[in-house]
Amino acid sequence: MDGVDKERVQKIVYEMSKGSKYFENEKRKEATINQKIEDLRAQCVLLTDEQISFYQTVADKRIIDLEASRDLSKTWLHSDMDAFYAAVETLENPSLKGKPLAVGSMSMLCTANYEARKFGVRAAMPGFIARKLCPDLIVVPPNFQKYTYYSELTRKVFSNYDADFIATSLDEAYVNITDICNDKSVSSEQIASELRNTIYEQTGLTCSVGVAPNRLLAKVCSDINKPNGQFILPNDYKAIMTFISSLPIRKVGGIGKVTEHLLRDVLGINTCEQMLQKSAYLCALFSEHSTDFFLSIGLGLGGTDTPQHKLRKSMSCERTFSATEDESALFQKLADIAEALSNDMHEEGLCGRTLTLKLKTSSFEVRTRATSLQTYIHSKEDILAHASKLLKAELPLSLRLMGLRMSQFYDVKPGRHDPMQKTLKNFIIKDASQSTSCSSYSSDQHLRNGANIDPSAAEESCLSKFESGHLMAVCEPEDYQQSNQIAPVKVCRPGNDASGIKDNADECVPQVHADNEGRSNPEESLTNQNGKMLWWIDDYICSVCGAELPQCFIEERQEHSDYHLAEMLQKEESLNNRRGLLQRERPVVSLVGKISPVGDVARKKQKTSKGKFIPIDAFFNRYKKD
DNA sequence: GGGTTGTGGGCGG
DNA sequence: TTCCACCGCCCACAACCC
Repeated sequence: MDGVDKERVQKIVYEMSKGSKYFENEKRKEATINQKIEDLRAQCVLLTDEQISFYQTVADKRIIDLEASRDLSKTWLHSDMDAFYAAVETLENPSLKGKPLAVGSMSMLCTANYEARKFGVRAAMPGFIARKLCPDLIVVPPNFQKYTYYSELTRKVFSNYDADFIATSLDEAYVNITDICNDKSVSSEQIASELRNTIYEQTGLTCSVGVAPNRLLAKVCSDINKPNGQFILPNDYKAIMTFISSLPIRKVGGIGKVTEHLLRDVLGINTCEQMLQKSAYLCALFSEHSTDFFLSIGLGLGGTDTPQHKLRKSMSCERTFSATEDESALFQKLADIAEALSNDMHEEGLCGRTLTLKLKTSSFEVRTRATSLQTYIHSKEDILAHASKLLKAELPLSLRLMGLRMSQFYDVKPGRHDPMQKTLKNFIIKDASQSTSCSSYSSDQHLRNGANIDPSAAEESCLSKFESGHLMAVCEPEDYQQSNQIAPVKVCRPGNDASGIKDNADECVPQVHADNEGRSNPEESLTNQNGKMLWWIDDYICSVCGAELPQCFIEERQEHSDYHLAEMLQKEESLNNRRGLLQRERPVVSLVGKISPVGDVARKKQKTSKGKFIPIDAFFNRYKKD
């Protein structure tokens, strides 16, 4: 920012930091990076002319391929709210207007308004240092409820321009304005102005906007005329290359402090254009993935298509506290973190099998210790039990932070198979050929004819249900499909009877429900462990646990339903196990499972196990043995 | 040799 | 007075296993 006395700021930050353990750790990290720079430089020196020529050929080919992927037909808009949290606080408390303001605490700031930034105060700066830089700084604690409210208002505006807009945080979003520009025959500049005005009208807050042919450039552009401004980069090759020619690499998302340092000090790269000039060296020194990223920056390429919704990969919770080596205190904190994580997982209906313990020692050294389990867990007790084992192995230790991360969730996404992970889909499709059958109508026919289940046929009959958002195979006799009648929903269970398929539909208790408007929705019916049905109250709230998931969250809903179903299956297995019924009373004929009336499940679920989950794998294997 | 797992670290917000 | 967060994603690399 203009007017910032950078030298003074640096001096104050240095004076307040030097000698601290944090500072010492920063120096240690810097030394590691410097060593890496030295190593890369040494590698460069060793490159022969032939090698450089070879890498140049590789790079040139890669550039041609990347260039061929260029798409100038799209127009993306990136919106970034100006000093969002601080602006919301000022909006709600006008007496703060014009005063230097930061949101956060004395230990860390989330953001600072533009008055505070003039003093060198910025986000991710400790409050006590900020106060030193700006003694009149007002620091207010964050209130995320408020920010979420205003964020929702902005998102309503974005959705008017692009129903599939991408929100990357509370205050940033990407909007594909290609269609609206075409439909209204207006320029992207007009759309940008209109969008900014609408956001101001709706929220009283200002935002900055960038428009470009791809998201990477749009984000760079939104930063150019901040605050309360906009910058339009036309969908024109020459304009893009001119823009890129002098653009510092640090302005590009994905290039952080370390990468900037590395590229500058090893290859003398400062601008995006120089990525292309040094392409042979990039190929020689970095991985294929990294090189592609660097070269695409040099070409001004970025994402142009709306990405598919991504499933969550992990969930974590961590807490910083005053450094301590008191073991009982550490285990108590670990229990608190385990509980918080368990609650979060429960809210999203997640079970995971890889648990990672993160530790930060009092000297700021970060360690992670992970364990992958045979079982999927989510309860506080289970998380804590495994986390405690990991922590015990590290003690004695003085810690200032602990965190827990859970990953490797159920994977029910079609086409993404983790061989270690038996998803319900895996089970029904793959295991059907061994001990169970899918109770679809077509499979019934196969079995009646005495034919083996062809896995591909099973897939055809069952998989389509998954692809369309179903959780479990759904009985849809042709009669129902053709007559628009409501099909009874039957839930497949692994072979629970030797008698084969029950083809009498009456024995399958129809699991049809009607919502509060009388509409039936068999597709989303499901029983839970208590025999209750799962459906979406008001097409929004899970009838089992009350979780709120709007209709558009198709995959989240599927995952959520899967969670309840898995819980049901596992608990039932646990119950059956205790009753000792499995081996003795349920001989299973190979290949033949049968439709399991859900009512039957419901009756059995009158007593549910409150114990630990049995691994879903164990559940399936048990039946396979038979 | 290729896949999985564990570990460390970069990045963005 | 206060003394550098939290979260989620990604990637690289090494060790290990089949």
